[in-house]
Amino acid sequence: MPEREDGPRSGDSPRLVRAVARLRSSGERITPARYAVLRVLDAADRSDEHLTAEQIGSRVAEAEPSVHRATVYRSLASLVEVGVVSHVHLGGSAAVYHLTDERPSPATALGHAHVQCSSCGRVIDVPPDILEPVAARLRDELGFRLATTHAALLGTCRDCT
Amino acid sequence: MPEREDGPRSGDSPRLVRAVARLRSSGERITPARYAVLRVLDAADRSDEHLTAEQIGSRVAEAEPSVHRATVYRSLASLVEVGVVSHVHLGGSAAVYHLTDERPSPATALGHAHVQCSSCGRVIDVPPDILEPVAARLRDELGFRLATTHAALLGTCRDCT
DNA sequence: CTGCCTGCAAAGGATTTGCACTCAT
DNA sequence: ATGAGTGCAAATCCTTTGCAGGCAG
Repeated sequence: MPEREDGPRSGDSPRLVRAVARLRSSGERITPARYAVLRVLDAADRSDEHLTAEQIGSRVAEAEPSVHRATVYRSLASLVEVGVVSHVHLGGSAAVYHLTDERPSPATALGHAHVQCSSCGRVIDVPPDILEPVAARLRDELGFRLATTHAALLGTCRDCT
Repeated sequence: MPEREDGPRSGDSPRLVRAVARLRSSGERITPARYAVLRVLDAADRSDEHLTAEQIGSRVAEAEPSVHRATVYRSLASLVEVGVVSHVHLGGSAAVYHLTDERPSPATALGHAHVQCSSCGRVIDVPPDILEPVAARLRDELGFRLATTHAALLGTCRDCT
């Protein structure tokens, strides 16, 4: 017998459960739409996918057909604001979303960075510390605090060279 | 007596003249629209401005009112393709354009990089070598060739801290 | 209950495209 | 003359918003 799809499920990953808890403790409401969005993002993370709002919308629609596209955008906005979800602006085209990295070590405070191949469009995760030297210089020379997570660097990936 | 606005002018900067020459030698045609776009970009560069396509369009309209918005986009696309103009994708919002940096020393091959304040929107130019360590790591570890010029890094500028 | 969230539809900004025409070469 | 470039309008893509009703708390 299948489980209901609009509430907690036994298959929910610890990370998902934590995300929901964090959302709740931020005073945000747990709705079927938001649950579905989080579940989609959690599943995507396991396969290292980076989904656009539209892709998230269509996957959400599989589980919760009644959820409107606009609601997905609004849900994502709320989730981002709370910090449960991060979004990355890709060059020119749509933004992609994923669950915010949780820090095993609370030392460095940032999630992973992204690079995108302008040829094939693929998004590649890179360790956050790769931008550390850049962040340091910007801080020292310009007083600029770099958000290493927020934008994708563009270039050409190995396969497209 | 004013000079005509649809052809070379005595006030045209050497850099503009070179850009036009390069455009011509690429087999592209020199039209009033393209001339006007280049002139706007040249003027903007002198004041360290980064213009969006729309801003370029309205400035072009002052000199050449008959030039259509769509033509500005198409002109910019051609200019970018030829390499005379570079465009930078800013976080989420519109792309900005500027004349491609010319290299005094042909050693390093890249123009300047950009960072943008997500609070006030300001775009700051930074020396291209700031991304060199990042480019090196991406190349070595992923075979990814970084286009240091193409995307803006996001963060918070000193004034908005 | 109360108001945060939602569904719907419609607007919005940025950019692109189909088509016929025009002008740089 | 000939096709690269253009003007125009309409389409596209991604996202946001106004409003009335609905469900989480």
